[in-house]
Amino acid sequence: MPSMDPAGSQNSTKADFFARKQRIAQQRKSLPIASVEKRLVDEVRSHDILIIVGETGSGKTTQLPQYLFNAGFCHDGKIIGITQPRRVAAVSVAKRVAEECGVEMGQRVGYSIRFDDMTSSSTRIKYMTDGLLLREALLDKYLSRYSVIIVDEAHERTVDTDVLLGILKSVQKARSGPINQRLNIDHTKANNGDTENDSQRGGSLNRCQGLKLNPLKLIIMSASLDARGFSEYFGGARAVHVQGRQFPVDIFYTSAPETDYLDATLITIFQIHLEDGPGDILVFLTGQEEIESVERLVLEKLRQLPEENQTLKVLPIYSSLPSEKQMQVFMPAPTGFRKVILATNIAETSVTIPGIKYVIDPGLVKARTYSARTGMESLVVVPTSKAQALQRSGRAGREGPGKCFRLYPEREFQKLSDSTVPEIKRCNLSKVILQLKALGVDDIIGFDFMEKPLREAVVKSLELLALLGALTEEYRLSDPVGHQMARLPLDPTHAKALILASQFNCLEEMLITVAMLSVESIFYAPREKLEEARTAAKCFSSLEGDHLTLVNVYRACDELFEKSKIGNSKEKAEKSLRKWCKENFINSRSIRHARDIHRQIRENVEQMGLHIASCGDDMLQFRRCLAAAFFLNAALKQPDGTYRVLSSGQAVQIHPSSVLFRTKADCLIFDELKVVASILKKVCCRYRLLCWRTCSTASDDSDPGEGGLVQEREP
DNA sequence: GAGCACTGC
Repeated sequence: MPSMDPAGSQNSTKADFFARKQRIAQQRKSLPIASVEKRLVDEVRSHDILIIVGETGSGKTTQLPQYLFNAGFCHDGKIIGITQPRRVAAVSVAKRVAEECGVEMGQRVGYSIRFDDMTSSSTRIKYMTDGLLLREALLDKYLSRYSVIIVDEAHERTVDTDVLLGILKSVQKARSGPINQRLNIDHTKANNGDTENDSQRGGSLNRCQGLKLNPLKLIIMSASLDARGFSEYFGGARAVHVQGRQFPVDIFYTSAPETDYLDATLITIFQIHLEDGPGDILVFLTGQEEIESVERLVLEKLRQLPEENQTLKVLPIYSSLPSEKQMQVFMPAPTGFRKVILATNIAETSVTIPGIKYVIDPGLVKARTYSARTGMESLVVVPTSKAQALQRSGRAGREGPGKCFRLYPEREFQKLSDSTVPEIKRCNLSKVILQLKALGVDDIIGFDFMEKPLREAVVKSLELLALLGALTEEYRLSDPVGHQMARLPLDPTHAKALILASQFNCLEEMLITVAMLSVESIFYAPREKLEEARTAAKCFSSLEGDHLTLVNVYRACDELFEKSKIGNSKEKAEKSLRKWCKENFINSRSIRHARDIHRQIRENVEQMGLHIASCGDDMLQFRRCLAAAFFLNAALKQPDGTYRVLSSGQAVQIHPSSVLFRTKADCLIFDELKVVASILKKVCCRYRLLCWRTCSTASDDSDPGEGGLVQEREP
C-alpha cells in the first residue's frame, strides 16, 4: 500500500548497507521518544497497565517494542504483541522495525494479519491487527505466549479494539493469580457440549492446572490528548505523555456559517491556489458522489482561469476506487502544478499523502449509525468530532508548517463533541456477541466494556442469534450450530447459510456466495463509461437473482484464472485476471479479496467436517437454503407492486442495481437494506470571497525536534 | 431507475 516505506534496494553494496544502518541509528536517536527510553521501560516494569499518550511522530509504535525487547521482556521465549486497527499499518510498521533491527522479516520481528502470517517460532516482536488477536484468544484464552500486549491507536475505538480491551482486562486479572484461582475469566459455558473446540480448550487448561502463568503487561497507546477515559477504565492506571513531532498548523474558521459547503470548498480551493504559496491541498468530503461532482466543478472553473493559472491537478481518492487510480495521489504533481486531493476520511488515518500543506475541512463525515428499534444500520452525514477535526488539520503539518481551513465558524467548533462515538455504540452487535460467547462471556450486558453498547441493541442482536439457532434457550452458544457459526469469520446470517447449505448439498455454491457478499462492491461503473459497464454486467446476470449472479462472476473469474495459470507464472495469471476484470468493469481488488475469503472459509468448513457438494443445475435447493438462512430478510410483493419485509412490516424497494429490479418477483430475500437519503446539494459556481479568521494553531511547538515525557494528571 | 465513510476476522 501507498503509505509504506520503500523497501531497500536489492543490489546495495556493503558500503550502502553500513551507511543505511548508520542513518537508521541516527533517525532512531532523533525521535522524541528516544530521550525517554529508560524512563519508559521503568514505567512498564513498575506498572502492569500503562497508558501512553503519544502524539503523531513520537515514534512510540516502532520504538517501544524494541526498548522492551532490549530490556528483557521476551525472556523465556515470550512475545511482545502490538495490535493495530488496520492491516497496512501492521505490515508497514513491522517492515520498518525489522529493518531497524537488521533482521529478516518473520524472524525476531514479524507480523500476522488475516491471509498473511509472517511470523515464526523465533518471532518475539509481533505486529498484528486487533481482530486477529481476538481470534487468537479463541484458541488460547490466556494469551499465554505474550508477556506484553500493546494496543496501539486505541483512541480510534473500533469495535475490535473495544472488545479486545475488555478481554485483555480479564486475561490480565486471570494471569495475575494462580491458575486454579482465576475463575473470573472462566465464563466458559457449563460444558453442555463436547465439540472439538471444547476439548482443545480443556486440554490446554489441564496442562496449566496448578501452574502460575506469568503476569501480562498491558500498554494502551492513544493519540488523543485525554487519557482519562482509558485510565479510569483500567482502575486509575498510570498515564504518561510522549511528545510528538508535528509542525504547527494555522487554523482558519469562516466568520459566518456557510449555506453551501461545496461552494465554499470550491472557493477556498481557488483562493489557496491563486493567493497562497506552493503546496498540495487536501479536501475532506463525505463520499464518492460528492467527490465526483466537486472534481467536475473544479475542472470547469479551472478552464475559466488564465492559462498560466491552470496549474491544478485534481485527484480523487476513496476506498472503492480501483487501486491503480488510488496510487495516483501519491505521485508528485507535474512541474509547476499543484495537487488538489479530494478524499473521504480514508485520508484521515488509512493513508498518508506526502506534500500536503493545506487542508480544507467542511466538518462533515459519513458515519455508520444503527437503529436498535429496526435493527438496521445506515450511513448518515454528521458533523465531525473535535478530535476528528484535529486529526484532519494535522494532515497539513507532517512535513512543514501548514494551514487548515475549517468551513464553519469557531463557535461551531466549540459545539462539536470532543470525540467520535465509539463504533460499538452504533453498529449491529450480533457478530460481537457471537464472538464474546465463544470467548466464554455469557453475560453480554454485564461484560466490562469501556463504554457499554445500548441495552436495546444487545437485546435485538441476541434475538437475531436465537432465531438463527446459534443460542440455546438459556442464551448460551448452541451445540453444534452456535459453535460452528462462531468459528466462521462471517456475518452470523452468512455463517448460518453455510451450515444449512451443507445439508442441502449446495455448499460449493454457498461458499462462493458468502465470500462474494463479504467484500466491497464487485461491479465498478465509472460515470463516463456507465453504458459499457451495464452491458458488461448483463453477461453475468441470472434471472434467479443477485446471489447467483455473483456466483456466475466468481466462476467466470476462476475459470479464466485457472486457464491462464497453465504454462504461466502465478503473477502472469493474476495480471491477466486484472485485465479481464478491467474489461468487464469488475473491481479486481474485490475479486481477489473474495478469493482469499473463499479459500479461508472453505478450509474452515472442511475442518468442521461439513459436507461440501455442488447442487449442479438444481438451483431450487440453493434458493431454499438461502431463504432458510435469510428468513428475517424476506420481502413479499404487495398488490400495489411495492414490497414489505415479512418480519418487520417495513416498506422497502428493490435497489435499481439488482437483477430483480425489473422482474418484480413475488417473494425475495435480501442481503442488506439501505436507508435512502439524498444529501447532495445543488452547487452553484459563483465566485465570492470567504472571510477567514485566524485562530489558535494546532500545536505551538515550533521546534519539532523536542522530545519529552510528561506525566498526565492522576485521574 | 440509483449509488457505496472506514476498518477487521
